[in-house]
Amino acid sequence: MKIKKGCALFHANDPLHFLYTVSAGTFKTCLSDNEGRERVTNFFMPSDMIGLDAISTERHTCSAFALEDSVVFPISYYRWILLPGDFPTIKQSLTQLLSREIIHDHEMLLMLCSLNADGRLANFLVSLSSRFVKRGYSANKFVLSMSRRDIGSYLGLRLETICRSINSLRTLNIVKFTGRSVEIVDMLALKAVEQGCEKRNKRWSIGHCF
Amino acid sequence: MKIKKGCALFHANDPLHFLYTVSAGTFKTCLSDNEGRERVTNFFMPSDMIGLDAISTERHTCSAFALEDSVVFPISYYRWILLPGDFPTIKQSLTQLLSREIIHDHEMLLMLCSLNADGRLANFLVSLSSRFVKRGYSANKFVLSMSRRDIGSYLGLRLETICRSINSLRTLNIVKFTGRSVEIVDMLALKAVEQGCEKRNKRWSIGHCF
DNA sequence: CGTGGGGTTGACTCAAGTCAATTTGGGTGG
DNA sequence: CCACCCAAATTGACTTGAGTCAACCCCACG
Repeated sequence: MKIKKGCALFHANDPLHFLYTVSAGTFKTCLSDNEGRERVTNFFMPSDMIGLDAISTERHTCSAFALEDSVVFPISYYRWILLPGDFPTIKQSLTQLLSREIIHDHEMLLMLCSLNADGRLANFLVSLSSRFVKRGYSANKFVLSMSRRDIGSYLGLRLETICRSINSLRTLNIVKFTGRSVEIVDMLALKAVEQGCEKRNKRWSIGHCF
Repeated sequence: MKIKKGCALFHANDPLHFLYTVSAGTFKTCLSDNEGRERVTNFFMPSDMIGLDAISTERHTCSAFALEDSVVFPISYYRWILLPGDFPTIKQSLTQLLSREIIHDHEMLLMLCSLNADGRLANFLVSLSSRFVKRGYSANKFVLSMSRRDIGSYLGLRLETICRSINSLRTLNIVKFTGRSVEIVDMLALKAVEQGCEKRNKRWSIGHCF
C-alpha cells in the first residue's frame, strides 16, 4: 500500500481498522489538542508499527503523515488482534510493542524535563543514528526526512532553536549539517552533549525518593 | 499487601514478578536516568495498575513509592499474563490498559510543550479532581498526598514555580490552598487556565501537517 | 523568472530557573 | 505536654535559555 509524500495514513479520531508496519519511507504522527496546538509524537521508519495508541479507544488519537513517498503493510485490527484465542504470538508481541512504546514515551518525558536544547538535539541524533544502524545503514551519515519544524515540534522546541542548536553542534565540530544531510563526526562528544554533562550536573534530581 | 509511607514497592531494574493494583493509598513512580536526574512519571490511586511499563523488558523501568500507608493487590506476571492461551479476558484488558497509558503519556507530552506553569498546575488539578470523582470523592475538595517537589517533577517544573503558580491561582480566587488541602472554588476558570486561553492563543501550532 | 516554503541569523523579551533567606508545621523524645 | 528539629513550603532578587518577531537567503518548481 503506497502513500505519497505529505499524505495522511489516517487522521485523529478515525475509527481503528488497521495497524500498519512501515515497509519503506518515513512517517510522523501528530497529536493535536482542541486548541489547535499540534505536536509530533513520533517518527516511524521501516519495520516500525504505527497506530498502537488507538487500541484502547478503537479510534486513532493522532494523525499519521508520510514524510516521503512510502509503503506500508496494513494489519487488520479485527482479523488479527481482536479475535480472542487465535494468534497468541501476535498478541504477545503486541503487548511487547505497547510496553516498549510506553518506555519510549517515558524517555521522552525525562528528556524534555532534563535536557536543554543542545542536549535534546544530540539525543535525537544519537537515537536516529542507532535506528539507522539497526536497519543496516550507516551510523554516521544519513539524511533527515523531516523538517526543522518537525524536529522542533518533536523535541518541544521552536524551529529557530533547532537551527541554533545545529549551529552550536557544528561549531563544536561534532556534526556536519548540509541541508538535511547529517554527518556525525564525533559520536562520543555528541553523546556527552546528550548527557548534558558540560554544565548542569546535578540538576533536575528530585532528591532521594524518600 | 501493605506498604508503609515512603517505602518502595519495587525499584527500577528489579525483575518483573508482579503487577499491582492499588487497593488503598497513593503511589508515585519515579524514572531516573544514568546521570541521577529523576522524574515522577505518574501518580497512582486506588484501582490503578502499577508496573505496566515493565512488560517488554520483564524488568521494572521505574521505581514505585508509597506516598502514604497503602495497600496493593499483587498480580503474578507469570501466572496471569505470560501463560499463553489462558485468561484471554485479562490479556485483552491488559492491552487496553497499556494503550491507555500511551494515551496518557502523549497527553503529558503535549501538555509539557504547550502549557505554561499555571496551565500545567491547572491541568493537574482538574485531572486529579476527575480521578477523585470517578472514585466517589468530592470533585472540589481533596487532600494532596504528594509534595510540591513531586508535583513539580511530574509537571516538569521546580517546586518554587509550583508555589508561585499556586499563589497565582489563589489570588485569582480560583482555588484555596491550605497546606496540602485543596478546594477548587471556580472549576470553569480553572479549566480556562488549563486551556491556556488568556494569552498565547495560536502558539505551538506546527502549522498544517502538510 | 518570479514565488513560496524551508532554513538561517540577529535583537530583544520574558517565563521559569537559581540561589538564598525565612516561615511553617508535623513528628519525636524528654 | 512542651520544646525542639527538620523537612516542606514560601517568598524575594536576580539570571538566563529559549521564545518571539523580523529580515533575509536559498533553491525547487511552476
